[in-house]
Amino acid sequence: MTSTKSPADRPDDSGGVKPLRADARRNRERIIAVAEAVFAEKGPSASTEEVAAGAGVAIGTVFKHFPTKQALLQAIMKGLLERLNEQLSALAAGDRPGEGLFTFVTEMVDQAARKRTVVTLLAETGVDLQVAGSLQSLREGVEALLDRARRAGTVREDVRLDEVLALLTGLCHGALHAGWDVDLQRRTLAIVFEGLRGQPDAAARSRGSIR
Amino acid sequence: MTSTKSPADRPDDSGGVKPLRADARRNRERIIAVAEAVFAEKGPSASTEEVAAGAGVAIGTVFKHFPTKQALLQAIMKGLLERLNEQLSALAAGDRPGEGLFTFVTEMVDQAARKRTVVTLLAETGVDLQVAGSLQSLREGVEALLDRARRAGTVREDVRLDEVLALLTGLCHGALHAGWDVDLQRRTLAIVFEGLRGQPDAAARSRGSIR
DNA sequence: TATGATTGTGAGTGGAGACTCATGTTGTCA
DNA sequence: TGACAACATGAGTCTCCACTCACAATCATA
Repeated sequence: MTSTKSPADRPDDSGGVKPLRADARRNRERIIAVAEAVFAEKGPSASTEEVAAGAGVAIGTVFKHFPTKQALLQAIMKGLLERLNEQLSALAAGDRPGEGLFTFVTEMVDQAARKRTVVTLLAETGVDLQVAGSLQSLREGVEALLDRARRAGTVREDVRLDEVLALLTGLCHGALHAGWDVDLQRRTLAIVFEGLRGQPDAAARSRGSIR
Repeated sequence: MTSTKSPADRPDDSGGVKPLRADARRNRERIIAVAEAVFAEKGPSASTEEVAAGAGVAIGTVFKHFPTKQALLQAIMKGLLERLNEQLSALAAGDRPGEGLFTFVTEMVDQAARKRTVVTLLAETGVDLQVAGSLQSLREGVEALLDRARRAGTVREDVRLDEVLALLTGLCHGALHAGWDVDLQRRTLAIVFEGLRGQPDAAARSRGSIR
């Protein structure tokens, strides 16, 4: 807790590190943008050289900005998670809160079917502290949507958060690996949503009906 | 169970190729067994050397039996698919046909959570002609179970085969990558099964006059 | 503009892993 | 039991890829 309070200690608002030179900043952004596209298409096994080539820089430049391939992947994850969190907030504040959860799941599965990154995000890449915070936010965002959905009666009251997250990850993985088309996505999700909704008369199905 | 008359007349019992020398047959079986365990634990990225070491043979021996790592993987897939198909037949012939589909899905998801091979089988490894036949059988087996389940009223009538297969792959992937424990598996599957069932008043209860 | 610090460059290094092949070993059958 | 084909061996080749570093280019500041 022994921290100085001098304003000179916080040179910037971007997180506590030195400001980048103009060209460096430009390259960094270019690399992230290209990497996002490349990894989205080919998955995390795509080579760093391909990213460098796409960004029009030498491979050394990529490693100057991101000391490790893993670091690059996590930078992308972070951006992706932030965007997802914004989406969640918007849905939570929307005018149809009961449907927000379904909308979000639908959207994520659709993205997963097209971008490997989304799925990677949820499982394959190691999660370190950089990403952990955003992931926690995502969890909380889904929880908020779930709460609203339960309160609105769109989702059964006994559905738990970890079940929803499990379904979300499973559906995303399935959509990606098996290459579901939009129609199949829609129909499959409809079944799952039906399960989440349960019958209109919620009281009847409280417990005991499993198996 | 078609028995041949002369042992000398059957050059092989494995599908139409040359008979193996005793030691070769022994090694081949050993390799498959070890590979199954290794790939189940570490996924298809485990090295061929590890398999060789586990089987107590040199790496050249592995490549003598399976010219390619891919070939080895597919040999395993084939065995796995055959076992799954047997399981399907048993369930289809069982005394609770309506529940057979649910039992099968539950079983597969449980295996997926413990063995990477099952999931690989469904997506990651390339499928060639060797495996394609068994995969088709699997598909048909699930279809048979689905038919029975629909007829028994355990599954809604408008549920299609590709939807069930999509759910199956998604759940398996999810269970593997996110490492669901048995409890979470059960609860998550319960939601999906609920979705497959639809409203209970629609069909089952062994009462007539279903709308 | 001059100067130094920051950044970019890309051939090079090291390691991992699939696959080969010349040589040694073993099962099988006459 | 001898002889040979079938089989096993494992060091070596080849390719790919993450990551490094000595040096060159470029930006920011006086």
